[in-house]
Amino acid sequence: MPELGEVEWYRKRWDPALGHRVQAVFLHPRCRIFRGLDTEALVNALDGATPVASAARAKQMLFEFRKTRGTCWLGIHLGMSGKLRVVKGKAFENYRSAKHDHLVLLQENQCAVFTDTRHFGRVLFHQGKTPPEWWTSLPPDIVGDAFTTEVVAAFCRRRTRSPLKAVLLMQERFPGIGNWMADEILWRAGLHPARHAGSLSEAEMRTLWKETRWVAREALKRIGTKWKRLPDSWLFNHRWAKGRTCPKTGAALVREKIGGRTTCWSPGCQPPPGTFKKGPHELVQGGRPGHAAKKFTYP
DNA sequence: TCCTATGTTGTATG
DNA sequence: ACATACAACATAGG
Repeated sequence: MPELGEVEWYRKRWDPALGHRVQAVFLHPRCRIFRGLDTEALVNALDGATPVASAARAKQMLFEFRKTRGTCWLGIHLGMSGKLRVVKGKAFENYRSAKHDHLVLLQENQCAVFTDTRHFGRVLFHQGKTPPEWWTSLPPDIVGDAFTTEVVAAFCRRRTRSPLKAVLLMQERFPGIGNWMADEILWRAGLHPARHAGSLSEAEMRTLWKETRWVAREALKRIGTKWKRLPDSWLFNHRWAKGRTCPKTGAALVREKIGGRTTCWSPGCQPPPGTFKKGPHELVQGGRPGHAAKKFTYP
């Protein structure tokens, strides 16, 4: 589930672990989530250390650990099915490692657990006084000042032949955006996910930027802080539903693979490439506005 | 049994 | 070289 807001929410789930010394570390060293890292060094560094701070950016989390002898940094990416939780109770006596609990930090009266059924998640690790390069080199946050409409426009001009859906999923420019957020953004922007980035007008690029920023901010607010159910006015609550209909038009939503991912879009709101919007539910194919050719209406 | 899944990456292709 | 497409990864659930 984890995209921008969910990652922030999962980060906070480890808050109860902050300030408490790690008494032991348990992990599944052969699990794919540890690919490319020295799990023995990880255990040695975390054992006896205290998590003192955490942060989330994009889909990445960072936990800072302190020991009398030095600082280390634990990075966690949740992949597709990763979750963090703290299990209260008398340490390991009350806690039996579940099948996919791949990293367990044992503390005095609780365990901090990273679980991931599909193993697409990833653990990163770094020792040193300053945060690691993989953290500091993350692209500018969507909700920050550096994410301007010019940044989005420049990127669209670069990825001219990529469908918008694929463009929004490019983490190098849209850090933290995932499948549902991309669909939500395009739906709100009134842009068809198969439109090529290079086909956007200045106004459309600005709209794309605006809606990207809005959805990211709202997701952080509504999911990152409390994980409240999103309003039914969002596409989110309808996109997987059976007999799904657009909350704006009431018309049936379309699901198809675009940009390599299952995509949900609304025919009445998002004119396909080569069409333009005429009325609320009516699209005209071909040509430019004013040069209408064939006319058809979606269900 | 077959299909799906809120992600990333390595490799093939244009 | 550069951009884009897609299979592969591993598991569970409908």
